[in-house]
Amino acid sequence: MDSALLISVSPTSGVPIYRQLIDQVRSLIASKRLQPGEFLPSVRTLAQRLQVNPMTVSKAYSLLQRDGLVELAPGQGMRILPPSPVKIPLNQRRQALLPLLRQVAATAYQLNLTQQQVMDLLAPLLENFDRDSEANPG
Amino acid sequence: MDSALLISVSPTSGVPIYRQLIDQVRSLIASKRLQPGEFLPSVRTLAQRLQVNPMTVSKAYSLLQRDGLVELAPGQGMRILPPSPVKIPLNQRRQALLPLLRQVAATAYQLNLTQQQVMDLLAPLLENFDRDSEANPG
DNA sequence: CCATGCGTATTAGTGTAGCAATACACCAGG
DNA sequence: CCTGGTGTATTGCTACACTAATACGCATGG
Repeated sequence: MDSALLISVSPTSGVPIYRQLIDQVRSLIASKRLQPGEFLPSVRTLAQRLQVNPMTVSKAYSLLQRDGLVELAPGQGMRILPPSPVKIPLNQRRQALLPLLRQVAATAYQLNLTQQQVMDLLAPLLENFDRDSEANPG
Repeated sequence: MDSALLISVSPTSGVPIYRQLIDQVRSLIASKRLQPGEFLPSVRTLAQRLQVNPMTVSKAYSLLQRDGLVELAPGQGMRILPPSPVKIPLNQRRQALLPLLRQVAATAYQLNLTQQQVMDLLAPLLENFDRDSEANPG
């Protein structure tokens, strides 16, 4: 499959290109549309397809590598890694998510969305993961 | 009450000061610790207390005003506004929240947090609002 | 009126984020 | 070896984010 086709950028969005790339790859991985072992499109391929500078793509890839989402397979490209075993205590992981959730709460309040509406919106996005339980999807 | 005491900044956090201020005020309003009709601490007061430049505080206040969270009461200060009547259709409001929720999902996945864990974390943050059950479709 | 409190327009300085052009190091496969 | 594929270190440039110092307009209330 050509994962390059799953990625797009909007140069006018205000969000830096390299960050758009990162966010999309992260999201693709979280939603399992990119699976461990697969390769990201090559820097040059993606750069040409999106009409951006290769170094911009490279920057995005490097940061994904730094964050442990992909590894560099020399001469081959960037390979998706399986989710890390997570050595961090649960509480600390929760803390890490909290600022983002606060932002969600403030924004939801401003948009006058009810708790239920937010939950209903978030649930499908979280649906696929829960990899601890071997139970499974539909 | 002195709402200035509820606000703090970390100059070393990497997050711009004016943005820290905005986020905190938004959060304080969403959690009802700052209520409509109350005043934000004056620009100079807050600036001195936090040891930052008054213009930095003013910038934060102006943006909050632009976003309709506070209004300027000339000669008195910045007054907290009640949540706007929301003229935007429900679906559009949902769309506005979606990118943020995607980010939550990707991060949660990376942290290996289960759907339930995320929900449990988010629920208390959303708890207070649901201010009126306008059984009103978009 | 004047004193004192509001917020801010203006201007300017500093840093750096973001992107790009180049050349380079490395590896797989023939 | 060579060829064509990988990612990237280096350098430089530009735009803008961020903060700050100053002076100003305006409202309140004695």
